[in-house]
Amino acid sequence: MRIGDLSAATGASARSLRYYEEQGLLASTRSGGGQRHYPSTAVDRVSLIQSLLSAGLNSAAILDVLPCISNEAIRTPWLADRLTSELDRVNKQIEDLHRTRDILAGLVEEYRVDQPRSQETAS
Amino acid sequence: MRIGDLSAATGASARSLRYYEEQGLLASTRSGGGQRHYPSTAVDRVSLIQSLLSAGLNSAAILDVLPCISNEAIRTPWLADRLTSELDRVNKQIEDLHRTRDILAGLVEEYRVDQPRSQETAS
DNA sequence: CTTGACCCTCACACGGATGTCAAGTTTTAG
DNA sequence: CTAAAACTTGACATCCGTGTGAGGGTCAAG
Repeated sequence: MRIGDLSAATGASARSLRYYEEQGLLASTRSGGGQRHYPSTAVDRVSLIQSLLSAGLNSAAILDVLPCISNEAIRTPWLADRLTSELDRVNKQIEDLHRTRDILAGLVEEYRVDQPRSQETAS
Repeated sequence: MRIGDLSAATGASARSLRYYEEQGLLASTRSGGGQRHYPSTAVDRVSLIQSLLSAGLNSAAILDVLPCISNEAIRTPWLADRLTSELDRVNKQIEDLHRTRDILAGLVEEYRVDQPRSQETAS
């Protein structure tokens, strides 16, 4: 598939896909004219990148972590520590987010008591 | 308390506190010489701002939402929708983060099987 | 009054993923 | 063959909370 197809399949802009490649996160082969071609597995790869990005890992961190998915050989103890520390970070982030959610939920609830126009936006 | 005290109490830099004020999120009175003074309630206020910021609300969104905490009068139906939509966003973010955490946790686990040097970094 | 800690207001810089524009090339449909 | 659609590289712009530095003012203690 070409970059437009991958973009459509993942929701990532072509710009972002080129950026991922530039950062070493995503590989592509080139056609004779220089256009990128991706295997269908690239869709999952991009999804994974997007997940990690939205979890607050930057591209360098992802680069550290991603290879261990595809390449068992490079699993160093250092990498385990890296993974664990990222995991801790994400866990903490989830905790924080839970607290914030409770704040917001409390406000919504409090509001609904005053003006009962239920919208049923259940969690 | 002065800005240095509030900074120490909240962990937010003085720069950030001034920024919050500039964005209308945080009020202060000024001494004769122009220095900021805060009531002790400002500590909670700043904590709240920090929570919302880290939940991905930008200062404009917080400005929309924060007043309803201190001022009951301005609770419009529009505000309820705003709150609900931010809540939905945060909930979705939590979901995504859970998935990402599982990915990372899976990697850590997978790794530990191969190289059993337990570090006991429990979640 | 003097000194040192603290504070003031600009104003510029950054990080990092993404948007966007320009000028040129490749691919595909007709 | 030709025109349109899709792609290429390169460069600059944007967002936005925060860092940082300059140049100067304030405040409390000695």
